[in-house]
Amino acid sequence: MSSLQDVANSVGVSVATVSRALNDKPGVSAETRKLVLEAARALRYWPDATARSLTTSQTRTVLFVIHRHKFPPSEDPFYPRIMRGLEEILARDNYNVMLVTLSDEQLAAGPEALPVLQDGRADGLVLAGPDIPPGFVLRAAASGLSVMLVDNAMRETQIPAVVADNEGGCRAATEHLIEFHGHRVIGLLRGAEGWATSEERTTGYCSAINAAGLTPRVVSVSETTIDSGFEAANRALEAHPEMSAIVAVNDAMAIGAMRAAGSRGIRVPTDLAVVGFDNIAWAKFAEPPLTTVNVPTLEMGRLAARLIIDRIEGELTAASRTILTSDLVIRVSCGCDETANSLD
Amino acid sequence: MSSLQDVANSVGVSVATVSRALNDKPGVSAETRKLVLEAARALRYWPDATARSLTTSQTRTVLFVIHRHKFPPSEDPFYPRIMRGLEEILARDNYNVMLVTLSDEQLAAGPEALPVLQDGRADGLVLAGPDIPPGFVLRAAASGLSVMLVDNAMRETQIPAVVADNEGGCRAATEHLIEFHGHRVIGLLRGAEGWATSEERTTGYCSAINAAGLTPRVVSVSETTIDSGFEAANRALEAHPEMSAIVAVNDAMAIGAMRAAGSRGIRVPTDLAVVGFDNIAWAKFAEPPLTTVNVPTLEMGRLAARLIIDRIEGELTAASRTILTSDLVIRVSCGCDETANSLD
DNA sequence: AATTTCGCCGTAAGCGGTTACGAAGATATT
DNA sequence: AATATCTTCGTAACCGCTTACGGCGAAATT
Repeated sequence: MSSLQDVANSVGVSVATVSRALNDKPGVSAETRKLVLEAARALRYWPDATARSLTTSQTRTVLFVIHRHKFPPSEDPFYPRIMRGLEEILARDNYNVMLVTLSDEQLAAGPEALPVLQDGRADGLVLAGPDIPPGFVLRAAASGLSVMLVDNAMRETQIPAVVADNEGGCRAATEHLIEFHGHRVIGLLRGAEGWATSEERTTGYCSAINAAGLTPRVVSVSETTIDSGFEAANRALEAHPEMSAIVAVNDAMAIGAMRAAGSRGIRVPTDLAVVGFDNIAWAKFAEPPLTTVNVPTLEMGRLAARLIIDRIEGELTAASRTILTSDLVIRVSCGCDETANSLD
Repeated sequence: MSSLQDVANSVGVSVATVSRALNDKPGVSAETRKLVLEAARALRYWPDATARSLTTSQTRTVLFVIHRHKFPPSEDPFYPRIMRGLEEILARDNYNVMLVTLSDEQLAAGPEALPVLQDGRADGLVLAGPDIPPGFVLRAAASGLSVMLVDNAMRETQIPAVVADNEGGCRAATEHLIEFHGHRVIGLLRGAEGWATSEERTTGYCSAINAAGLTPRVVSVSETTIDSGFEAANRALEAHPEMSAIVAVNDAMAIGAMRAAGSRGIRVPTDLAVVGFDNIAWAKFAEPPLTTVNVPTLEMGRLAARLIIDRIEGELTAASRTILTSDLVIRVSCGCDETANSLD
């Protein structure tokens, strides 16, 4: 409503003085500073973000960019949680976050075709999820904006990223099955090749299996849904009837695997242990509650926020890849002695 | 990168002409318009959003405002889906959406204390969820921004809103139990008084019960979680052992009710029918799959987008309350003859 | 007492657009 | 042929803020 000019008039000084006083810049006496502060408060003055941006050429907003189909309609609030963590920390430093969801065509066309990435609306970009094409990332980074990757490795590049420890998490889960429960034939249900997350989790599984001197039993499917988990588990159990445990690269597939076991009269966890990955919200409500690897989504968002702020403000220029540890959440489905009807 | 001036220099005309040409304003010949367009494309010119906002005093961004604890950490992507629908439509019209999550204290303090609502960063506000205090809404609307409510009725005011048909949905669910399945003793598990959504759903339940000449059996609890559904169902089943069906005001409570039934040796749906509300993502993965009332979250967001654009652009000034129909999603838990192991 | 120093503050330019106004040339009117 | 009208375009003001620069009076220095 009221502008710098109004405050200046009210106090009887120039706009320059008011600006200095409000921004704690030197060159204004303690007395006039007090008067300005009072007048600003009395007039309910708020500096106009647009005008300020125009002169300072920084907008204090960052874009949260994600594939359109990966935002909620993926049935799970994985990315929304990341965004929430992001917003939480950004807000502390008076930054704002915009949601930008992109279609396949837009991702293919690249950042140059997107007004919102070109019109100076933002200081930085947080690119979330493995669906962002490498070319998109590179060209976005070349455009002058600060960029950060979340849940997207791009190992070969210099773009800073924060990811979950997919390899370590899956290794830990597999080791738990081997060392704590003594399983010897453990299957892995994995997704399509080329999906980095799936690759990394597979690596973790294999490293645990090999370290124990066991044989990897891997079934690949093109998707990672409940249905494909159902199918993959059926294939695995038919090929290796002696299989006593299954690791799935995500919770949806793990739930599908448990359904498959049920339909074959195989009891979980008595006859078959199952562990998933992601700790999606309804993993703990599954029948039986699913042992899984937790991915600290909120923390990923928070960390990304800190890192991109540092980059925007030029305090951090070195590239970095931050790996957050993913820890095992032990529930009934892997054979631990909790009751299937527990409520937590 | 390049500015209006650069394009003007390149063509040999003034910035005014370039601006006119680019914005399809009259007063520029077809020939120069073509030259300008070519130069702009060659120079990769994009109008600076900040500078444009400063003169036009419209930012083409709307704020999606929500209680911090209601964004994903509520275990379910209800609001993220609304936001996604919102973004989808806004993006079509070159609007952007910012996420603003607010703490209890911020909601209590009101919009005046929030820089992001005061510094001219946005043209409009979409206030989502029933946790926004009426005073906050009113003062926000008085501040000159266009505001829209989503999933928040505020019947008594003139603020436009889009909500789900809570009453009709719950009435339909109850009627289904009465008319299709012939239940005569039907309990309702509801949340705390004062929560409008819960009230409306209760009203729908009562109207169906009364129309059929039955007696309402209502149990209130302060929260609407799985745990409180567990507790409420136990109370209901103890008070009325002859109860053959339960309606819960949301899916979490319905799942809790099914757990309670299980723990008392009551089989669902054979001995007890259960229906929920919201159609949260894992309702269909519950044991047994839960009959529930679907809330069209994506559509709510899309509609809110259309309406707030119209208001921002002054094409729509009348207040309105849009009620989206919530339709019944019939699954096993209410006694229909589908197999508990179906995968869809 | 004249000069330097310094703190405080105003003037004005500039950020990158939009747009009212007026000028000039081309075309139409009488 | 002189005037009126229209089209096309440039000049300049403005949006609200930040900041380099310079001015001025008071305090410090000689």
